[in-house]
Amino acid sequence: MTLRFAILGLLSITPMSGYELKKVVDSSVGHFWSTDRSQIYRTLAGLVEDGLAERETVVQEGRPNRQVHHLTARGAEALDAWLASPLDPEVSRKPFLARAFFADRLTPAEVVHLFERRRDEAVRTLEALEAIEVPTRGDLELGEFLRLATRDNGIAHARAELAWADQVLDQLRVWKP
Amino acid sequence: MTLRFAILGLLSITPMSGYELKKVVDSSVGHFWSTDRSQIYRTLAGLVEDGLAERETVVQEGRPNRQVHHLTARGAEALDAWLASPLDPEVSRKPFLARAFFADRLTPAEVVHLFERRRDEAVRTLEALEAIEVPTRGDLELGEFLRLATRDNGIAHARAELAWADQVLDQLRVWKP
DNA sequence: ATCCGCATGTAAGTGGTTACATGATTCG
DNA sequence: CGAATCATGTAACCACTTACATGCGGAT
Repeated sequence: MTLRFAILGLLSITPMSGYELKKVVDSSVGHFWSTDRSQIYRTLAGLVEDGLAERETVVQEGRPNRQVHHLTARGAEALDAWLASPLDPEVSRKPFLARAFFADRLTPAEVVHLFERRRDEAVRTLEALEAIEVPTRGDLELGEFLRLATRDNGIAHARAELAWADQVLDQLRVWKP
Repeated sequence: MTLRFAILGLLSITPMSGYELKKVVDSSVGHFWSTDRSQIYRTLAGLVEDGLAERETVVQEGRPNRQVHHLTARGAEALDAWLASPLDPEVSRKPFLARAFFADRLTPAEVVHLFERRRDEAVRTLEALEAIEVPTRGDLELGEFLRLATRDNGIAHARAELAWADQVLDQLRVWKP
């Protein structure tokens, strides 16, 4: 469901082809939503079928034609309705915690190694987010501010994860039962 | 994939029926993994088919018989192999951030309301996690410590989300472009 | 020569959700 | 008397992933 609206949102900024959408998704909303080409093509087909988007073939020479999609009035309405709709409680699944939960079956050294790998992943995530270019703060448009805020959210959670992993590791290293 | 191993993990502690598993999943790993009965029954059938678990019918009077499942030796091996296997990078989808990203299409008041709802959700999540009964710290077994740590992880992220929402709200309320 | 980028899609499978079906017992 | 609990499952659907298929043009 969300991908549908993420695509509507991106098309509301600029009309695009599926191929371009894939790249824009990766670079703009990539840190909180991922997808692949086949899903984008399918979703675009659904949007056209439901009258929320229209496609226009842009003929090109030497390379395949582009199917450029743009929002219809109904598409923009659907997007706005979604933005204002109730928030359904998010149940996020965390595969790592499932491992941690049963990790006492491993040797203590393996448990430490497990959390070290988690720590490393958190560091990489943090670095990737901090590497994103951002406009200078202060005097932003609302849209820019909100987009920056989604990045800040990722950073906040990556830092929380890192601090948690470090704390667990500290306690594990002094372990003696 | 993870549900399969979460069930193996729980069965490694006590043999159980699907019905009991549903309740145990909700109360033990519920804060980082959710599922429903039909999925549990399907997964159990798969585990039996693959020789990782065995079922035994426990006849009862006045109520339906229980299909109690217990791990096989191969099931325990599969569980341990999974625990030690490489961590595949987690790509978590965050529907709320998708909304926030396009929320400048709303009125400023609606944007504030959106983040207020998010804030409230974070508070509820935090309260639910803090309400979980925990053994007194210090002098824990490794397993208890790790289970406690998964709860701490949830608390850390709920606090991060709350702090983030508060910070965004502070900035939105002083907004004047 | 070989790979990468451009550009489109189909097919098959997995993991998860929702709805349906059944039927006895116990609690308010 | 109705609702909740015990206990099992099937069927259909949705979101997402992985693999496959095609073909031109430009860079290494």
